[in-house]
Amino acid sequence: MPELPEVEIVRRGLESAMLGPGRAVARLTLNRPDLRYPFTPFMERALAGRAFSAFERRGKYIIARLQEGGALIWHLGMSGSIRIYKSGEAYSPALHDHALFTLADGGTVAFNDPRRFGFLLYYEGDSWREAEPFASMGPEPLGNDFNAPVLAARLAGRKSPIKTALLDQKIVAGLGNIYVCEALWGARISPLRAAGQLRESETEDLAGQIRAVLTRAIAAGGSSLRDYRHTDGGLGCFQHSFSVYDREGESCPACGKGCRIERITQAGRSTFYCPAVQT
DNA sequence: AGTGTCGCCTGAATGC
DNA sequence: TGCATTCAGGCGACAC
Repeated sequence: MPELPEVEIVRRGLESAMLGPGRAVARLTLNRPDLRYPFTPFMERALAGRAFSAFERRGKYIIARLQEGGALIWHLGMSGSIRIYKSGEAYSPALHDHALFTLADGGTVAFNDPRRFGFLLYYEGDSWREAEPFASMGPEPLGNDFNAPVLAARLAGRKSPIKTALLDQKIVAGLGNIYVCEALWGARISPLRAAGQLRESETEDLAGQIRAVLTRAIAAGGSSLRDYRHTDGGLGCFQHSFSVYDREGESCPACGKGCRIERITQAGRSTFYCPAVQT
């Protein structure tokens, strides 16, 4: 489910609920042995009594760093969501709540994931940095080390369609199906073009559109299609601003000529685009 | 090495 | 109404 903007919103929610005095983990409860991967052995013991020092994000991953070292690597998969019950607010168990953090202040943080494609792992020290996928992950699109020349260099020689290349987290981190479709539409580039064959001006435009769409989506609280929720249960709004995603058959916002948004399949995933303006 | 296909899971929407 | 099929925001194992 969640792509970079949604994960960023969740990260901020965790930061405001789990950081600070009195917010140490009183107990971690795991309601099953695994999600996509088995939970790290003895993770409950490793977390008990520990306090967080920072909540960072890398691509679609949340890195919850602990005081005195160590980090939780948290991924929401396709259907994961995190619900925060503040101190004094009663936790109400939901189907598919797999991991529960009970905080010293009485609050509860529940990790819910119906499809169980998400995961939660504990790494000692800074060892997660050398582990995959972080070791070979592409640049943060909203960071200082992402720009047109960097994008061009990473796409150089790639024969795969630009749509598929942008979904590759080794090229750019954090993009998923929604925001790739939206960014390509913004740059008026066909998803079918060979990734390594874009003109310099197109790469420039694309890098800018990637940053722009992600920034706007974060400002709108992310996109809520089915499972995604804010940590207070609220919905994102950016789904109302999609130009092409999930709009097959509708008219393209850039087309005065009554052209229609089409859906095609690339690498097994739906791509939405306007053949008239994306060339 | 780079690229495409498939499977992992549940649940919602659609088709018959 | 009920059952089968299809599809979904991600990722990685595998085959070529």
